[in-house]
Amino acid sequence: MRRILVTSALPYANGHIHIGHLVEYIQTDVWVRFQKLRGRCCRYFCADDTHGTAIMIRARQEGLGEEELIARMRQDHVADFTGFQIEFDNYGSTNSPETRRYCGEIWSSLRKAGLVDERAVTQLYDAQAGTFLADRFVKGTCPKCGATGQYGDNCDKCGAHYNPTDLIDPVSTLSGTTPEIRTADHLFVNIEKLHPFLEEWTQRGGHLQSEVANYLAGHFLGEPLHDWDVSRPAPYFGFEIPDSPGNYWYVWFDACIGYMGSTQQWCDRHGERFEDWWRSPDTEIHHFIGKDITYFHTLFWPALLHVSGFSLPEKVHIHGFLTVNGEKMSKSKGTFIRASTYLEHLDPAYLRYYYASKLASRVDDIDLNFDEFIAKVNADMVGNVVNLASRTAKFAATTGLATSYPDDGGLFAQAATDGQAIAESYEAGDYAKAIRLILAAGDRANQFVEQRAPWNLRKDPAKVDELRDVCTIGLNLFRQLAIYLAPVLPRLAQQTGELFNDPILSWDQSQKPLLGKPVGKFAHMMQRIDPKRVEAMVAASQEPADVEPLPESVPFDNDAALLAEPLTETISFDEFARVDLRVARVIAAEDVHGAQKLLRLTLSLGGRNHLNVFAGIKGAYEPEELVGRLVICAANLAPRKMKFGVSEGMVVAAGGAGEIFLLSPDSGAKPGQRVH
RNA sequence: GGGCCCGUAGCUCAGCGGUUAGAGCAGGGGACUCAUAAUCCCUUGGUCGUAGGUUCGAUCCCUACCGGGCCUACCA
Repeated sequence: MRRILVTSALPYANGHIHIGHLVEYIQTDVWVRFQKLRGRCCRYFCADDTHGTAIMIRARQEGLGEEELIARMRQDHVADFTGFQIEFDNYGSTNSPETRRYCGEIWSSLRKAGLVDERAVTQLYDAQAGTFLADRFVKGTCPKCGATGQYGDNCDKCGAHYNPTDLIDPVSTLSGTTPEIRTADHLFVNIEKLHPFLEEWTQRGGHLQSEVANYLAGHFLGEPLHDWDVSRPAPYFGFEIPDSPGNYWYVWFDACIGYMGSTQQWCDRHGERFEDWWRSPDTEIHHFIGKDITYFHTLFWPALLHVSGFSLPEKVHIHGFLTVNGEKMSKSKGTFIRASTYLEHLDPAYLRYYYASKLASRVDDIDLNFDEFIAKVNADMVGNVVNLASRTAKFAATTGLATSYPDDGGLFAQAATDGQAIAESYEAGDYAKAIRLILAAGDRANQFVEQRAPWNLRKDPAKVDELRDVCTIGLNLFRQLAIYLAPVLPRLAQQTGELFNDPILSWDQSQKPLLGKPVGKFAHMMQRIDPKRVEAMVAASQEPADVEPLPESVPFDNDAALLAEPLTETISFDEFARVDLRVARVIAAEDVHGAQKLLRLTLSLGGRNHLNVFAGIKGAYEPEELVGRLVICAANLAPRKMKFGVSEGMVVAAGGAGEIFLLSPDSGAKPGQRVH
């Protein structure tokens, strides 16, 4: 009996599930449901990834214990998955005795194999927070280019890489204090010793998509693999390493092992043997992951499994990222949509279908374009597939299905044959192709109904048999589609089962027509998407419930000024470029007698190029304090004749009545330079 | 700097060493009225990123370039 063990990457307990995560869980769930529908012995395991510094910090911020934090987040995660009809056989946690047990087992294998080295690592340490600082918790000045506010590993500005200990003026983002440099012993896995094995495993046997294999060959395997630092000194939320007190396994060490912990929990509940799933040649292991964690799942994880004598993955299925309307998800644009927010507004079937229609077995990113999302679901699912039942079920309610299958010109047989290609596409992860084939069958079925026009047949009592036959065909063709779509749309399959009082449990049901059954009362199986619901969902996402606390060094500003004077309409770059802003030096300033708000300024653009400008800044600035300073002026304004003379430009300032702040360039700017 | 992937109709994508390169959506015209303004028929639309090369023949293979995306473990 072929057994299949499937996993999705473990979501981190530091955040909520969003529509980007769902690409993976939907992709995996479809595959698992497909396997189960085909009669395979397939089990789907996942868990929360709960360890690490980020969890410690967050727990501290929220005034919770780590255990409490992860317990809460787990509840939310499970609720989100349930809402999207993602059906795990077990959903565990890395913070479980089962996971700890397998960490220990694998660890001792690594020790026995002589792959563990120990050496000192120097890191920044936050004495106030009492913790070593990961790169992203340190900010400072780039040692190469002097840019400020850079993280501990590399510089945004010049791209330099460095150690956090090289940062100039480092500051801990946890406490705002200056970290000290401390040294601690870390444990390393000498993965280079497994280089030949990894070369072989990644490049042969079809375990990886070809582009991934190429990527690894070109990127990591062409030279010695670096040791993997798998320990963190206390305090750390995780498992203490049994033979190295005071040190904890790094979160990425136990993350993948969480797959095993979850499996063990399921085994315990069902009286199964763990060995049958992780140490048996009869079991295929399939991991579904995002491309961001390729490294861990295609090099370290196989290495750990190999050393410990566990089965290696048959295949690691790697997908790309989600973009929304062609861009990265954005909180300010409302496209960073949480699973729970989606569920408040829309049917999960829409997203399951849309993702399925986009997914192929490639690492490409997929885009959720809302216009396309609405059009696709409405046209394909409601207009094509569900419509088939909608337009025939009513006529068949009195007659039921015929007792022998009528001549349909080979439509049912063709769709039954197509089932092979559809199944192969699902199996290969090319859901987009499966969907194309299914929709093509739906098109043929709609054409058939159109030609035989049951709405005309029912007008003639003599044609009641023909009417029943046409509906029998139409409904059976629909049912085939529902079976093929069952992995993607479990609820549609269930509703279809109820319509005919014959539950859909197996792929094989698509190969034989259903006959002689009564047809239940038809109820809409899927509502069209109202674009307003999508808008509402985006609007609801625009105010992020997940407010990221800003580092203490950056003050929080309220939006009073923006509200007082809202943004004006968008302009093109060309329109902006028409305004010629220049650096200018104030070389003379005087009060304008008789004017309430005006000062008269003489601006120099360098050389003998002077502008005479009347500026409405009287009261905010004394004339004498302006002389000599640099300002920004709009230099190509048409001269304007005023009561007191001609003004040849404007000085740029922020604020309004009562508060005026002139803009000035940073030191070094020269009069006459254009502001771009 | 290096690597991987991609560039086919307005949009999303199939395809592929060999007749005249396809589908869905969008656009245009018509039909129907059973169905959730669904469905059906007809139709507009592409120098298959550019330039070379291999070949009897290239959208497909090779090379370079251009454009886009992603990755880059103290960089190779």
